[in-house]
Amino acid sequence: MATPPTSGGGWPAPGPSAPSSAPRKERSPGRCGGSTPPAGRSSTQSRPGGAFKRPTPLPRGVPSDESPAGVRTLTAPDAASAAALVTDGLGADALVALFGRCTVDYEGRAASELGPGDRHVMLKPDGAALVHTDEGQQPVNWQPPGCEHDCRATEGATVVESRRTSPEESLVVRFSTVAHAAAFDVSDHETPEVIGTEADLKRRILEEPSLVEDGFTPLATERKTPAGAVDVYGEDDAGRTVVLELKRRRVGPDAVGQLDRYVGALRRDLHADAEVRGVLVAPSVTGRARALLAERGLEFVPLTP
Amino acid sequence: MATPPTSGGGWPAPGPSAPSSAPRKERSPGRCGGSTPPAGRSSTQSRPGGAFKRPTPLPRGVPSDESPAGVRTLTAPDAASAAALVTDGLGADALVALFGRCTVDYEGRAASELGPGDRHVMLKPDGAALVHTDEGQQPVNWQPPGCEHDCRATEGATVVESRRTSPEESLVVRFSTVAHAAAFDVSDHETPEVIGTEADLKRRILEEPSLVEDGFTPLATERKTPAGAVDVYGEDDAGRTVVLELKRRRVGPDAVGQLDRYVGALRRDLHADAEVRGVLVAPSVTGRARALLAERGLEFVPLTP
DNA sequence: CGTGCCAGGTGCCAT
DNA sequence: ATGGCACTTGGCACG
Repeated sequence: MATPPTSGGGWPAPGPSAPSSAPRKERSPGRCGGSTPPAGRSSTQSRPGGAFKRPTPLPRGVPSDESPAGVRTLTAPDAASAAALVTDGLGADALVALFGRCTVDYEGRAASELGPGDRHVMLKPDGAALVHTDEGQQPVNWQPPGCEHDCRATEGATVVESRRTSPEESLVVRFSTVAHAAAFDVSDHETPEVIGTEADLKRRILEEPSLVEDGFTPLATERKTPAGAVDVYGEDDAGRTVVLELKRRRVGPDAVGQLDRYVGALRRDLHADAEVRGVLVAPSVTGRARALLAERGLEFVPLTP
Repeated sequence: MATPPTSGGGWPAPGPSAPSSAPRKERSPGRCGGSTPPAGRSSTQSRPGGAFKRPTPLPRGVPSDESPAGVRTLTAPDAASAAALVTDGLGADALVALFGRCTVDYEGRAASELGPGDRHVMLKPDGAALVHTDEGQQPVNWQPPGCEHDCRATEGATVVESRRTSPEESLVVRFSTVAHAAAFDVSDHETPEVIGTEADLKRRILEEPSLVEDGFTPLATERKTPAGAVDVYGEDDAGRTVVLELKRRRVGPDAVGQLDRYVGALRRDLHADAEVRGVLVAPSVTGRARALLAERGLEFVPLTP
């Protein structure tokens, strides 16, 4: 076997060859720098200023087409080289990707086996592991954040193991061949702003209660009941208690059940003479849900976030 | 800018430079299997036979360290080269991965924006798109299978767009810098066999009904009611109707609501003199669920898949 | 295609 | 840690 070609200069070892990555939760403790760069995004690929993850800076003498922006790559490596790249990458808090022919074994809350096939494996520095095939949005196997990744070469195979406790779970990926391995130095401090959630719907209703009904007055959100917290709690123009259950999309019977539990709990908790109305607020309801609403004497108001 | 280095031999063009990937759905069309498996589950599921995806075989003459197992790679490419690799890869039904600094915009069922950061983007030949950061099991942004991917170089940026209809949704990833791009020729015809599902629990109960209760006799599975299909339907040694709702793990109030709806529907549908018992079968229940069970006169049997 | 429901659901936040 | 619930939930099976 020829020495596998390697591109990229690689990072300095974070320690004396850290045996593996420890699960990190803390995220850039003192992240001061403006998370929204106002202007002047760097057009070149050199990262400006501080590399946070990397304990020491990249050897800058290396031309940028060999070690650009913290990427290390191996093509068709032997098992030992692949394992070394993975271990080094994880030790440096890089995001590691492997592609090749492998088998996958999982044991934990359930158990599963997966025969040989070409898959893409991603190992994250926070302990998450993902095994993707060419199909589907969901990984065919995975491990949640908080695991410890370990990679070693065993009898010509590159073996990745991600393990966690409580619950005890283990994922083992055995590569007979690694076609490609890469370690990416990631920095991402942005969180996406999502529009159109249930929280947005709630906000809209609180700003303009008449959207639900003329004369409706919200009194509290997340009001506690023995059956759980009510989305919006208020009263109508006749002084009757009104419970709103909000959904951002078309709902089925489960949401009606939820609302019904809250209404029942409040009817028991409030004075016997208190009338309690339950109102489901959502874009639309299914047939079965509508029937259930009628059966339980509940109401529906169509509203879209 | 120097010509970006490329490793790997590349595939034969699937056509005259296919403009982009068309969403493929077909996957093992005749996936049948009865809803009430009396016995004899298929133990193996390895798909025999041919490579479906690739129209023509790989050029096998290429040395394995340059074009190993269908991998094409670019490190620090300019926008045009990156876009070309992505387009070619998708056209050849490859799994494409991009890593670099990008922004992400989504609009569809909801909407979201994500500022600049280093992310890993995966484009699958079935139309799925995934944007991963260094944290979390879940992608920070995504698009389900069935989309059409499109990649082009615009003003020095590499722009990926994944679009679908019904519902109309679009995901746009704008790379200011692509640190690494790769196209993987995937072949995977295995489906993992998972142990410990609700189906396993059902099988166990049908084989040994006394696990639920001495004298219990299953009569049907998935029996239809106006409120939905009941997991297991049967009768006890006194001839009373028994409805089982099965859960593979500890359950909350939602499962009790489900069972309660089935029991209510059957009480209305059967002769007025018919007694109907509802039994929740699961490893355990939460406190609120237990209270709800008592309130509705339902029962619980602890059982683990 | 909509309806209903399971999932190794995951993630977030409360107690 | 457990609990209750939202999620661009995804995925499958069925009418």
